[in-house]
Amino acid sequence: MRRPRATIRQVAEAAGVHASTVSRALNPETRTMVSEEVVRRIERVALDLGYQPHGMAAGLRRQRSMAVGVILPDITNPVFPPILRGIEDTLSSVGFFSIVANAGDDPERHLAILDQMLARRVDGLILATARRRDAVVERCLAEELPLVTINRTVEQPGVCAVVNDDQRGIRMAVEHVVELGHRRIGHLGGPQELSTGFGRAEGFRAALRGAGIDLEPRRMVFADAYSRPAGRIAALELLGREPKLTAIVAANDLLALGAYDALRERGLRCPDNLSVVGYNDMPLMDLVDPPLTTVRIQHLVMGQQAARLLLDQMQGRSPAAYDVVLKPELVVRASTARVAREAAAA
Amino acid sequence: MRRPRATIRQVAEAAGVHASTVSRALNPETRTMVSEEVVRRIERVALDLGYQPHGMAAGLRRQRSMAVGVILPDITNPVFPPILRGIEDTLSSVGFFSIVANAGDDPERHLAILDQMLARRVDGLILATARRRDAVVERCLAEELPLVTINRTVEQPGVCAVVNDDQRGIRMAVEHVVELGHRRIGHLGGPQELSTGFGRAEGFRAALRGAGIDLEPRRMVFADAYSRPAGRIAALELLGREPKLTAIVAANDLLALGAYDALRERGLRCPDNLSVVGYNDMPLMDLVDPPLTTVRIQHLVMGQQAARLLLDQMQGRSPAAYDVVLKPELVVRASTARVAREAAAA
DNA sequence: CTGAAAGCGCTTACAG
DNA sequence: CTGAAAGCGCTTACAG
Repeated sequence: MRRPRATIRQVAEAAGVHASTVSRALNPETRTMVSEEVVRRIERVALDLGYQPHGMAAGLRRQRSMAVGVILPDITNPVFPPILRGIEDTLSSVGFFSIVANAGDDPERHLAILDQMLARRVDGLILATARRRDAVVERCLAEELPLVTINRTVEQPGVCAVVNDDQRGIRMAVEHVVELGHRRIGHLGGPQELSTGFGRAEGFRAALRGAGIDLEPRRMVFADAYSRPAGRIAALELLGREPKLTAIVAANDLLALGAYDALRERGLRCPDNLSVVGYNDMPLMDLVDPPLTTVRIQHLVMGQQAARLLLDQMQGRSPAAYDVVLKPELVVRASTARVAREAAAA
Repeated sequence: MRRPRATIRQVAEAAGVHASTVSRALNPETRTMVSEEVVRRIERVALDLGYQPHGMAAGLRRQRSMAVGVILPDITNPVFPPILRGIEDTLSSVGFFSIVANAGDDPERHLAILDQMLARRVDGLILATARRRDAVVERCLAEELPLVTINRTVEQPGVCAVVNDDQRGIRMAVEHVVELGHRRIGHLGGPQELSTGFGRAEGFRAALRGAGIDLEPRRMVFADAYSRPAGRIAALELLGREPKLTAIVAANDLLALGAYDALRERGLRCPDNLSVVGYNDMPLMDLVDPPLTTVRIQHLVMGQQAARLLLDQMQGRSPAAYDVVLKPELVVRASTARVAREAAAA
């Protein structure tokens, strides 16, 4: 049916050499082994014939697939597309490709997906789903599969990660509302099994301390998931517990949007009655109503760095495990405002 | 370094049979060739050893890679994640995986990417970047590579597509604003090289005719790209030409968001001064300010159907090319309102 | 019903 | 510097 592509043997015949010579001539690492003149001849023939090496055949022989697995909760969550873009861009520039799986939140399924990835003989894995203790991570470590976690950190030692400086990010958020006069500040936290949820909650506590504000545990509520519905439910809980809150620092934009929903239901207005700050600065956050004040993280760069880190590992270039920690940036928009005088006095 | 996975030979030895028998026993299509008892024995051994067939080795032998290429403009555009999700879900359920490329808008680059896909020996291609006349499509046809276009249609005959009924969708949008009393309605159109931009403009003309409104060509403006900045520029042009417009039907949500930007710049308010309707109902369109009235298309289903269509073709199950046409749905939110009395009279 | 052989398209020790 | 051979892990005519 389909016109087959030229093989290395055809190139060899056309150039009057053996296939192994073609292989050497076309591989930058072995090119020096063959005489310049022959290299030139082979290159010309290869071009004429439109020869493209068959990556999978090469992979079979070399025992590397040139594939890396990317496991994420759900590509439909707007945080991930730019991350994925960064990954794909840097991977494809060096001949690797990625196989992405939408794994959801169920740890059982994560393992099943890891199995599929292993069956495909991926050369490495980028994990955006890691929990603080994670079975997938354990298996990868046992199998000695190169691994980097993204936006997540893991308790097991020896795992590379690219993350944000969440302590700093949350501190910027808290300091921002404190400067606006807020003192009764709540935290709409993320799932505590996730390093981000955990770390941001820690950051919140530390930031309050830094601002000289007493920590009221009932002002911290944790959502089950980083989703808008989970954010709504948790925000409702928070408002129920602490009606006098004047500001909410959310662990994530989606949670902040859920808080918007909750406020609307309660007949409250943001920022008039309550200031809200998000985390991530996903696409379109400048266009929601009100435009969300949030902490911007560098999604694209995260993806690029994760791919770099993984490539280093796969090529044995990384003697010791290390993390890349990215710096966040506060983006002030219209969801935060100076605290109302009566609220401040109350 | 890495513990290698079990091979078919190891399974064969452990089961006391030849590798070819293992191969037959484990493949549903050839299983009947081997005695039930042997099948059972082999299956047990395979399970014990954690045997997973090496897909690429099998692919090499069978001359199919089990990979399909997906070329899209940019995964970062919120329309694509759900589409991609639909594709991946249905592909992975039958053992295929996808290689996605962010190709941007440059047709030159599209061809380069096609080359990479061919070098990887993809078994088929899903194209979300197709123009009405498209060089990539032509090459695929010439190479007899199975192909389906998504959300795009192509002039060349014999190409499967999954698209929306854009005529109907735009008609619903126009009828909606007409019912609200609008008569001076503009079209913020998409690029005319794209079938969607072209078809939606056609739909707009037809819908006006259907509503008995004269077509004023200066009320139609076409953006260079489906992007928010391009939408802003085109909307500014439209407002400049026709200051008395009371409604804008955009060819796409991103263009509608660009129109929001333009209105803000001109000191106009939506929907008070001007109603706006979008197209696509991307994620978060219920949260922008004002919540966007738009035409919902079934992104996830589009992806699923595209994958189905492609699988049919790759398995030679599709005698004649056919299109899948999805039905859109109008979602009324707050960006459209009854026309102001003085505007209607003017 | 099962086995032995050949081969998919490469790469890489091993000779020379 | 180049060639001949073996082999990566499979599948599939070909025998029996």
